[in-house]
Amino acid sequence: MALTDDAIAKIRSMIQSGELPPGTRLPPEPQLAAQMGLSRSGVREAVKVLESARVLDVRRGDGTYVTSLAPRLLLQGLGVAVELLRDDTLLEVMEVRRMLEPMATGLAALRMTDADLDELGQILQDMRAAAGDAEKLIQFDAAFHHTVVATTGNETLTSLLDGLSGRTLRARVWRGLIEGNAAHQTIEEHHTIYLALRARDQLLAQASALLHVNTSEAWLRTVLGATSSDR
Amino acid sequence: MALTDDAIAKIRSMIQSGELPPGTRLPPEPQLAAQMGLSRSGVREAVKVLESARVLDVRRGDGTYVTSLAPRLLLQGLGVAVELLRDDTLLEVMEVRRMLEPMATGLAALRMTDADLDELGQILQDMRAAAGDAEKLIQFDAAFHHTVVATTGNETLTSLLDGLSGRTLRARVWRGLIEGNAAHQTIEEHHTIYLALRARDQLLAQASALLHVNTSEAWLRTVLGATSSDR
DNA sequence: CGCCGGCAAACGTCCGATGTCTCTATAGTG
DNA sequence: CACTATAGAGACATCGGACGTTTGCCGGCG
Repeated sequence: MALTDDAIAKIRSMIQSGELPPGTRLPPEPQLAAQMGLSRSGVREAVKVLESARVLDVRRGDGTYVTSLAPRLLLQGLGVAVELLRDDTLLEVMEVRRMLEPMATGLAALRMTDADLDELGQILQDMRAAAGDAEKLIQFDAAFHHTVVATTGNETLTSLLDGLSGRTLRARVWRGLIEGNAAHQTIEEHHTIYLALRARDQLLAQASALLHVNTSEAWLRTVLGATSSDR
Repeated sequence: MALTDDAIAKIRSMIQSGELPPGTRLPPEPQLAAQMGLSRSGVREAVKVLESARVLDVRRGDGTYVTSLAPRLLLQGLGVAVELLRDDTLLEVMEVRRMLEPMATGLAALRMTDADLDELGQILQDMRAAAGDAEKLIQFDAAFHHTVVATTGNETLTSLLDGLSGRTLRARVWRGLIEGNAAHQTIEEHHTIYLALRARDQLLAQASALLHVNTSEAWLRTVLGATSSDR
């Protein structure tokens, strides 16, 4: 189990050391294989792993390149990881969001531009119009929070929170919200956050975001409780 | 580029759907290949990717099994991702830690047991004894923060913060601290956090953790500034 | 009852061949 | 001269088979 993993480590360390800066093209697979002392098969496995981590970008017929290594890419894996977490750990994820999202929203209140606010207002309007359509609600909900956090200008923070709010997790919460006739109330929570942001009120934005996450957590608890008692 | 990626998606979705619960043994590679309609090579690449994500556990001579899917495993990849981030995004990571770590430390103040406090005290003592030895300081520093956050009982939170405080990042900060003769002061910051935790004072713990992260960030800025002006 | 050796199963690695896609340079055309 | 179509080379995608190594298990032996 050493050869392929060694290759992974070697390539990774070459990138980390700056020997292979973003955008660099790697040698062809056969040459890379010779260079690292293993067969082409092993190299392919190593490259595939790094490709799945968005560290390498393999272009068929062309070559293999080092990606930009932007946080948006490297932290993308967090999302798929969260999707695989078991139900009983989803509450842990919620607890993290409970800490992070209010802080991020508060920070956004300080950094948000008028254009950002207009975009948010539009999303809010879309959300209201989509009431009843679970699929769209989930989509606009994701867009709303993503937009808010993105205005902090911190791509790492944005990617992290995006990953923590995985699609499945979000879908479950909304399922609970809709079945519990709480969708309308939740949409209004977004409005409250919007108002706080528009007022550039950091503390208010923070508080309203916390309330919102808390609502989500409560409904997630309901959904999880219901499914576990189904057995 | 479809076959292997399809296989990855298939296996992942089988796990997510509960069809392959933690601990399950997958069919042998040749059989899995037939089942998914591709060669053994492709299956191996897919399995390797999921193994690197700590989703599968491949035991040579035995078989391939689904891991426990614990957050500690699945979120491990965050660490290697952070290690690959470019210098200019490390400040973004610090900003996230600035939000998350104080909250986590504050929470720890509420949940910490006497045994946890004793362990922390021991680490603090070790840290003081190691003054001057950068390697040990880094190690005890990591142990200190890990222990604090671990007492929250939130494994997801712990894994996340562990990943965000990658070894390389920590090493750089301590390099700055030592060269700037600020190591002693930083050790005392740990003591301050410890006292707040011992007093079960959430707000004080939160504040002292924020100060501490801020110090780290300042020294990271120094280190980054120095290296970039080296050119 | 416990230890030990051998067998079978499964993963690790390698090799060679063929398919398919991209990019590029080149020849041809208007 | 500029543009376009095309052929070729280069590179990844996939396959099939072979052989080595490790592990787990089971039966035999002391």
